[in-house]
Amino acid sequence: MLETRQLHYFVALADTLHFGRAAEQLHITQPPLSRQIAALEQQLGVTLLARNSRSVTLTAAGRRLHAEARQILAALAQAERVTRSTAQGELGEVRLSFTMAAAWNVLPALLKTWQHGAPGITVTLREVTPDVLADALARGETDLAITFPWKQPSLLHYQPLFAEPLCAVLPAAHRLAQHTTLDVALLAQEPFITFPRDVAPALHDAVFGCCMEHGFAPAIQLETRLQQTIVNLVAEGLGVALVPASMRKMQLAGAVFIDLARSPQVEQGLSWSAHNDNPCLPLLLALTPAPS
Amino acid sequence: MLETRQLHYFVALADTLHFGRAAEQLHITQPPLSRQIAALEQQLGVTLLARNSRSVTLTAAGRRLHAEARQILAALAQAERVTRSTAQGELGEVRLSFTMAAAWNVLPALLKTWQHGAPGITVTLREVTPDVLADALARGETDLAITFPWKQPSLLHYQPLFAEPLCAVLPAAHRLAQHTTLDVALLAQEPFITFPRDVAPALHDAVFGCCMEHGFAPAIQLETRLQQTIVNLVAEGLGVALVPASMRKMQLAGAVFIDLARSPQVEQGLSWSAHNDNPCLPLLLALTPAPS
DNA sequence: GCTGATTGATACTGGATGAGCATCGATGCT
DNA sequence: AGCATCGATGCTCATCCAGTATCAATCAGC
Repeated sequence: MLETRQLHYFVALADTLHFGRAAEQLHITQPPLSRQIAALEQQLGVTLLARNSRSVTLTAAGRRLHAEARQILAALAQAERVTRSTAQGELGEVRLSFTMAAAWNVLPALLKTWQHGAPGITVTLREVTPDVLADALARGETDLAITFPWKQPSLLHYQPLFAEPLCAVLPAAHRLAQHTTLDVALLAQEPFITFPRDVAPALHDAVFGCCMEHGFAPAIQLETRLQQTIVNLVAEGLGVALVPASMRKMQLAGAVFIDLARSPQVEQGLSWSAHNDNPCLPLLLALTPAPS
Repeated sequence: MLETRQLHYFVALADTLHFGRAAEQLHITQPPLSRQIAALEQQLGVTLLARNSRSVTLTAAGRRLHAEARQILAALAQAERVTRSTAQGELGEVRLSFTMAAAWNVLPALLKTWQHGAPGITVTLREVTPDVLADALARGETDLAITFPWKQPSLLHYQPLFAEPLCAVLPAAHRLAQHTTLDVALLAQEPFITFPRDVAPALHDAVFGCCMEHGFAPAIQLETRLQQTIVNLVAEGLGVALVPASMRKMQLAGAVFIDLARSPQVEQGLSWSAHNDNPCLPLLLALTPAPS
């Protein structure tokens, strides 16, 4: 098999067509160059250079090998660069999972920041339902996820991204739908639409904590996993809900979003597995701005 | 710079993910493989494999290098093949020069034969006037030319391709134009259109020899270099001419081609320079059929 | 819980490889 | 004829690489 050294030597010689100068350029003396070229020719069984004892010329085969060898040397240098870049996380792929709710909000800005700060990283997006995020991270099926903070310690790391208040969603025909600001206490008797706590404990606790602070425990009429579905059910008149403020962007006929007079902030952030060794993660996390 | 050996070893290891089996596959023992991989990692400053003391896994950088290395090894093997092929003439380029007259005749069949017998050779065609053929060959501006045989010995080699008789060209209005076969002697008093002898001595001698055998020396009215021009001038009524029979294919209104009762054969063939070291030449010449 | 097997890493040694030095042979120029 | 240039060759020495023997760590099974 052709050796890198042989290609180097041959390319230098083919470039200069002069054994002495090529050797000098390679920081070796002339005899080893002569010998390496001779060995290369013998190995290939091909005369690469016509030595006229006063001038050196490439044969047809020599010209062909010259072109091939230059490409291979360039590919070698590139392989080295690319491998180093990959190890440093500047080059690679990151799989980001998120629920559709997050797409309304911080995702576009986040992707722009990453694209600008780490152009070599390809981000693969995957929309999922919130219940599978933790498993996907733990099993290595995804590298990053946009989630609420984790309530119980685990092997999942978390870095805050942004925080937003809750807002109320009411059916358009609801008696409170005309308010511009709402006191949560007014919803004490309303049927609530929520979601199972294990889907997003932090958000669930924020919603219930908000109600408790206003002196009531919400009457849960329906439970579903997706915030979008909650809003849809509200629009159908099946109840009311407290959802993250960014859900406003849904613009759904039949549902009205109303600011709360006093609301807790609900935080979301990036989660990743402690076992994930994707070298792009530190770079992306460092690029990610802290919550405002 | 990355060494071929390192790439080989690394690819085998990345394929098997097992030092022992990879070493066996490489026909070496395990310790040198461990060392080479360690050296590669140190040289790159990158961890390519995660050794879990019970399993070996590629890191992100390792996967990247694996892909790059496989491509490079394939390119190395290809470079070797291609260089050998080029040296043996199976791969390469040949420049073929010819006068337009030859294109009427043997060129298509010749190119088909070559294409079939040596598909790796690219033939570059160049149409020229006959006077520059010898110089172009001698100066290495072209590799092959379709020419008449050379009258004087030179550094140009020659291999016959085909032979054909002469035929007469007369203006359509000429008194002899209705003949289907012509005795050259009948043209003794006609004004002849020919070409300078140095353009194609063999053809010139054939034309003049033909006349002399029939007892006359042609009266040269006009001289021009191209056979096509000769036929054009005949069509204009400026004289008569003897041209290679394949010129019939010109199909020019105003000119009539008539077989000769008794004609010499004029031969054409492939010429090339003795100094031309294009390794494709022997192959193409061997493929070229002898004249029928 | 201990023993044996497996797996990768390390110390050491011998053979191969490659670079430098000196020199030769051939060619071209003065 | 003499000198300079250029690539090839003989020789020596340092380096590199593969093989042998061995170790440390881990896992399986009794």
